[in-house]
Amino acid sequence: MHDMAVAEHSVADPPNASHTARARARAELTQEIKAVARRQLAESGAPSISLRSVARELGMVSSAVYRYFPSRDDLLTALIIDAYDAVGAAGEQALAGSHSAVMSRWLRVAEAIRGWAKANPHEYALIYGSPVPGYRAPQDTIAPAARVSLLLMRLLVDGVDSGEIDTTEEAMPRPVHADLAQLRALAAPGVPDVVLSRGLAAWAQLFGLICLELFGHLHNVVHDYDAMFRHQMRRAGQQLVSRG
Amino acid sequence: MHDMAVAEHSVADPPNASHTARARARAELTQEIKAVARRQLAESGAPSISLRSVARELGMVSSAVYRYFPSRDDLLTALIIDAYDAVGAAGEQALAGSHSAVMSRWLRVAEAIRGWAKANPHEYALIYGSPVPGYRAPQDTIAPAARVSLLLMRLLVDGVDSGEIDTTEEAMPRPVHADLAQLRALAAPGVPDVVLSRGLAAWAQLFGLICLELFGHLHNVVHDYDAMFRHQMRRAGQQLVSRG
DNA sequence: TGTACATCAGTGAACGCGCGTTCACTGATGTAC
DNA sequence: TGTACATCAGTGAACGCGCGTTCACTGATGTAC
Repeated sequence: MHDMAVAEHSVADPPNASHTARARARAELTQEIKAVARRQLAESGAPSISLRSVARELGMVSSAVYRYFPSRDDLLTALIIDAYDAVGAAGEQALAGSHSAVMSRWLRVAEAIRGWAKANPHEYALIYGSPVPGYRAPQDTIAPAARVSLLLMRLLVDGVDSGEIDTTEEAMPRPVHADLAQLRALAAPGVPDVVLSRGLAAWAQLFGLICLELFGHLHNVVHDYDAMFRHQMRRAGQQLVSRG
Repeated sequence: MHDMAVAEHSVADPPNASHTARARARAELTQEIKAVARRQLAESGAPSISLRSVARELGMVSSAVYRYFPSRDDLLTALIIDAYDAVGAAGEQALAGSHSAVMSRWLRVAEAIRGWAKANPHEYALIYGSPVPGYRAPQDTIAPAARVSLLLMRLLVDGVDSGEIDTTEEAMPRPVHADLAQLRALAAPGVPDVVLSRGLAAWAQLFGLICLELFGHLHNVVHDYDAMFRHQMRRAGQQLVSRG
C-alpha cells in the first residue's frame, strides 16, 4: 500500500534506517496511530479526532505522538491520503484483469466506490464531504485524490478506442470546450469533448447519489438503496456510452 | 420567513405575549443570536460554532444564551432549519409566477440552488455535506428539508400534465418500482416510474456537481464553473424531459 | 568484539486555552386586581 | 391610575472537562572506530 510513504517522512527519517529494529518499530507504530485515529474517525467523525485521545488509546503519553506526526493536521493529512488511496485501490481492484465491455466495467467501478463508501462512511465524508474547517490540504493529497478519477478517464479512453462509446460531436460552449480540451491533454488523449462531458455527468451522478444516500437525504424516499443505485448507475452508464 | 417559528418555541413561550416589548426584544435577540452564529458558521464551519463565542460577540454572558436556546444543538438545529428554508425559498423565488417550459424552469431552479450554495457555502455544507458528528437531527428539520425537493416534484407533475415530459414506459426493477410508487403516492401524483427515476438522476447530478465544485474536487479540472454547470444542467434537463 | 558517542523514543509536567452547562442571584418588565 | 405579585432576562461564578503543543529529561537503540 501507499500507506506509509508520507507518514514515514513526515518527521525526518534517518537516511538508511530501513531494517533496524527501531525503523520497524517506527513504521509499525505509525500504522497503529493511524489505525486508532481511523477508528475514532469511524466512531465520531473527523473533528473529534485528537492526538491526546489517540495517545491515550495506545497507552502512551500525548507528547510521544509528536515523534510520529508533527501536528494534528499532519495526522489528518495522512488519513486523507490513505482514504483516497483506499477508494482508488477499491476501484482498481474492481477492474483488475477485466477487459470486458465499458458498460460493465463502469458498473463495477461504481459499485466498488459505493461499497467502499458504505463500509467507511466517515472516511468517505472526510474526503468527499464538507472540508474540515481550518484544515488546508497540502500538495501531497493531490496525486492520491486523482487516482480514482483516472479510472474513469481510462474507461473513457478505452471505450473511445474500442468504438463502444458514441463520439458523435455536439455543440459545446466555448469555455466548456476549453476546460475539456485541457482535461483531454492531461489525462484522456483522443477523447472528444462530448464524451468527457458525459463522463463528468456520470461522475457527478455517482458521487451525488452516494452523498445523498450516505448523508441521509434519501431517507423515507428510497428503501432499497442497492437496487436504486444499481438502476441509476445502469442508466448513467447507458448515457455515458451513447448520445444523450 | 419561517425563520423564527422553531427558535421562538424552543424555550417555553408566554401564551399571549405577542406584542409586548419583552416579546419583541426576545424575537429580535433570537434572530441576532442566529445571525451571529451564522456568521461564525460562514467563517469557520459548523464544528466551531459555540454558544460562548456567540454570547461574547453579542456582549452578553454565555449563560444568557440559554434563555433563547436550551443547548448548542438547538441552536444548530435552528441554523439547519433556516438553511433548508433559505434554499427552498431561493428555488421557489426562481420559479415565482413563471409558467414557462419545464426545461427553462429546471434550469432556473438549478441555477438558483447553486447560486445560494455559492453565496452560503458553509450553510450548504451544513445541510448537504457531512453530518455534524454527535448531532442528531430532530423531526423539525424534515419538513423544511423537503421544501426544495417538492419543487422538483411539482416540475415533474406539471411536465407530465402538459405533455412536455416523455412518459414512454421502461422496464424497472421491482424494488425500484416499489420505492418510486411510494414517492408518487406521497408527492407526485400521476408521474410514472420512468420520470421519477429520471428526476432522481437529475437531482443527484445537480447536488453532485455542486458538491464537487464547492468541496474543491474540480480544482484544476474546471475553471469556468458557471459555464460548465449551465452546460451540464442543460444536458440533465434534456434527459429529464425526454427518454435516455 | 568492544567501547564511546550520537541519535532517537518515550516520559511527565506544564502553559494557556476554550468549551457546555448549572445555579443562585438581582433587577426590570409584565399582569391582575 | 396604582399597587402587589409573578414572570422573565441577564449576571457572575463555578464545575469539570478536553485540547494542541512545548520542553527538559532519562534510558534504550544504533553507529563508527
